Amino acid sequence: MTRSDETPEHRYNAQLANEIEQRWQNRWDDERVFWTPNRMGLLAEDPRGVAERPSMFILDMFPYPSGVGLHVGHPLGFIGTDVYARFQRMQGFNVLHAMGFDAFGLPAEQFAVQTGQHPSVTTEQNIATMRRQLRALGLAHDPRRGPSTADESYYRWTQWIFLKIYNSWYDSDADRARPVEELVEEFRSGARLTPQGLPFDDLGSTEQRELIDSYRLAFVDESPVNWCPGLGTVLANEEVTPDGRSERGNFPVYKRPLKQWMLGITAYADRLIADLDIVDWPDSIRNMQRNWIGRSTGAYIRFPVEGHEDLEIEVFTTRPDTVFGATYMVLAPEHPLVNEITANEWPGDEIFVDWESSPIDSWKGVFGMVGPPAEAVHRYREFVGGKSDLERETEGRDKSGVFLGAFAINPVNGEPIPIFVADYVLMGYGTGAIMAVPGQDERDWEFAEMFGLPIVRTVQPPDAWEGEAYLGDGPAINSGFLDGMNVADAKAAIIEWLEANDHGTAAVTYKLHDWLFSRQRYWGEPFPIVYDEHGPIALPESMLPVALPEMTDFQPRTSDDPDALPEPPLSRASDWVEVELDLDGPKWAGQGAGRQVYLRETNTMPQWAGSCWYYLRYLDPTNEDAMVDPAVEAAWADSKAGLVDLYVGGVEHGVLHLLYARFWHKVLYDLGYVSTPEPFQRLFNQGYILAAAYTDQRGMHVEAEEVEVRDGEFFFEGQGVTREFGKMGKSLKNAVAPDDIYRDYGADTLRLYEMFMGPLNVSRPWNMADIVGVHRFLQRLWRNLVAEETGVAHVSEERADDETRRLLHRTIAAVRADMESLSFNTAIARLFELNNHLTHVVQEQGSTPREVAESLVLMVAPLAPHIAEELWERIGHSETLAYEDFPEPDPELLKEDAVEVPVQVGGKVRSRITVPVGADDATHERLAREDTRIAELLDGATVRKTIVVPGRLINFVV
RNA sequence: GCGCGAGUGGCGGAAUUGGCAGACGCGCAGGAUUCAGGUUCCUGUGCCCGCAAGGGCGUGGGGGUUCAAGUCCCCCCUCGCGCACCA
Repeated sequence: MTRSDETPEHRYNAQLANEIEQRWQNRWDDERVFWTPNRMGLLAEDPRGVAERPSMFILDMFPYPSGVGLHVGHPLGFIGTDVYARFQRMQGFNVLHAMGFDAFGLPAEQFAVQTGQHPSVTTEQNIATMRRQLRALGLAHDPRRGPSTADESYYRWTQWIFLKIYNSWYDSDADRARPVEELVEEFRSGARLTPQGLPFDDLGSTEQRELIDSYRLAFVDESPVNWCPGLGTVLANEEVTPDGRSERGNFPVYKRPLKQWMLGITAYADRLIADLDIVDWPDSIRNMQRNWIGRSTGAYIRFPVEGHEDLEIEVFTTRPDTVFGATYMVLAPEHPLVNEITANEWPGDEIFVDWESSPIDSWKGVFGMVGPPAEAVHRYREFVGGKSDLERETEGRDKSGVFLGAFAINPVNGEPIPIFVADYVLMGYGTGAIMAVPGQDERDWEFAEMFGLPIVRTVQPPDAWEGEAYLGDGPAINSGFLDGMNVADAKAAIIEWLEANDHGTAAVTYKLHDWLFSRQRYWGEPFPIVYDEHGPIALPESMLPVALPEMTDFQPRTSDDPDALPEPPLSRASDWVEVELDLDGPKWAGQGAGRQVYLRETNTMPQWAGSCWYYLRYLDPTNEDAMVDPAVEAAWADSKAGLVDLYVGGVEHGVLHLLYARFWHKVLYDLGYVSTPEPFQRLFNQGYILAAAYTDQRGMHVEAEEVEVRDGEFFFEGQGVTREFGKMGKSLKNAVAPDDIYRDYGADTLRLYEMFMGPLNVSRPWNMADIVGVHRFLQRLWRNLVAEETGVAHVSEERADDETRRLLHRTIAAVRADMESLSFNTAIARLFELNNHLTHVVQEQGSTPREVAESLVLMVAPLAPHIAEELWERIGHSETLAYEDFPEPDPELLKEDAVEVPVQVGGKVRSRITVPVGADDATHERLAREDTRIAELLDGATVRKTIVVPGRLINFVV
């Protein structure tokens, strides 16, 4: 006898689940159930009449089309948004939910290189595979709205947005971006003066071009960039790890001055910080963004260099009030002034006798660097440049540096102060030079101690404060006219003095730098830019798209040699690079030169370009005349601060993608193409699915699937291995394929399990053994509504008993609240309780009352939509339940007549009594005292106090 | 070092404003069905003492506020994440 002979024919098992799931997925497609109508424009067809409902835009961070397929960790967020979207649709919203693909970029290109196929081929294949895998989950997406960023019909609009950015400048008076035409107009009218003081039209066309180009929000700049020969491309700061390697591939990254495209994101720094207050985002992400932008306020101060009439060192400080305590200066090793300032020979000691500090000879000796200053500097630079990452970590923050033999003059008191180079000052922040104030700065204190430099406190520390810098507030001391002022007043006073005496100015600096926007890769958006002998020229919109040329040799030239130079693959497409055009337009834009040969830009845009605006294209994906119809955008935006109602994705995009997308959105907002100042109103970070991973004695990961457990020990091929938990994936060899789960349980079980494991924003370990729990729930749900022997529904038209109805309506109220707050795990627990109760009802009555059956099915529908649709049909409905109203609780049935209340004596629960709802304190106390057990305990005791919380608790304090 | 988050049964996890700690699921134990195993169903299950009634202990550790603390305050420990010489 085999199992299947004994199992009832219509039991809900994997086989039946698979049948049901395929049938409903097909039906949803055939009937276009999840085609979301726009209120106007191209996608306005609205057979269900839902376009005028309130709108809700629910968005996932779209995936890149990976070649290895999905594992069960990937769709966690996708399932979460699908449950939420289905719930909101049933609450009467017109819900937009779709899924596109982030198809350009390194992962796709590297996959193509590995497989030896063209990325356009592999990308298309991978997208098809992923669409198939995602479809099997039953996600209710509008299939028309999922573009791939590598489609020509998509990236022509990425190029279009680039042109809009290129053709804009930031008007800091109006605090917004404006078209460059308006800038030209200001120059022409004289409202704005040209730097040369001449009328704009008297300038030569090259001068006009250079002037306007210097204002643009997209510009070519030669500056130190992150050059990664191992990838053959330059990278944005955000793509480089703190230890100087590429985030992708972990290759070393070198700073090299190279001509590259930059986007002027720093112009938006203050708005990017300020508008974090108008969105509903996790604090952690908002802090990460604030940190990354790194705004500090303070002042620039200029220090004259002794013996160089023409030279000044400019520093940035957040504590200008401490300038009287600046006893030395430090330049970053790469600072351009180092060579000019370094003295020819070491000075004598005599000028330092007043300071009673260590003699100059000892400074020279700290790092054993003898010989003339220039040699010491040279050797120090070698020492710093040769530090490996490992050394940097093990050495930690030990200070090092050398004296330049030169002195600056402290502008507030005329004191000569020695100048050092040291690697604790970074070229990339502020001006790359500092005034060192050891009395008020820990790092400077440490350096001063090491070199025996004088320490002057300029803020009075608290009593008994000794041996370290004091960073707190207090009255200024040793600071001339500032003495007695607190820090804030002293700052204001010294800035005023510095500005009046031309020694400095108030200033704000940022850690954020402009965004390096070009890559030397093939698989990306070409720039809509050509060059003549003077520089870049934007192509007119009519020439879009600039199609990526077909190339067989698309591979980047990578190298181990740090001195190798970047070589964009597109530069090898010579037929494409050279192009004859007649560009119509103004001379100041480089246009209007007649028909001639130009050279195309051969860099491509970074991966982030396509993902900066994809959510906008979801709104109007087939529009060929506009990125998005403004009326359509406004309808979905619906006067919120952020367009997207809910955006779900991983924390790893907390800075990069989310910052870049906000920046582009703000430019588009300034130029009037979108109606909200922010793209994403509510952001939610989903956790990860973790899984056991195993390492062998060599520390290598082994296939988790093949590990055996014996007596709590783990073995792989007979060898002992150790277990740890980590993010599920290829690298830890602990991935679980969704197909295996479909095969054994079905997609509804997988969905339900992933939602039941824990709160959506928390990472949780995958445990195969737990899955049966949710599968049993679906099985019981099925059995409660359908006879397993016949497959026929057993639903009665009789009214449910009072207890069942009360439970039903309590469940409805709780599930609604949980769904709203994305607490799917507790919503599911509530449904379990109701279903368990129903099991008893069915056992007694042989059927389920319809009112309970229908409500339960509708509540299950967002979570396990296939089985819900099937049950909905079997209990007598012909239409999909996707647009049915989510059940509403009856307030009358939420009320209880009486509640059980714990009675405490001395804070310990000793009994429970039943109290009518709404009873007063006295009644509570009387009923409690009537309880035999309580009466016993209170007999002979003195009740010092009685606490009554009506309906909650009674406590006799003895 | 700084910032953010977390620490609750054997496991995943529940617990509006401080008000019955451990919902729900897994696992485990006992029972029904079964020749048997598996499936399905029922009952029990924080730990300790006790036949039981009952009692004691219990939310990383220590202290405090309170009639009452997982929740609030102070100190400490561990783990995860982010930033990291940012002037």
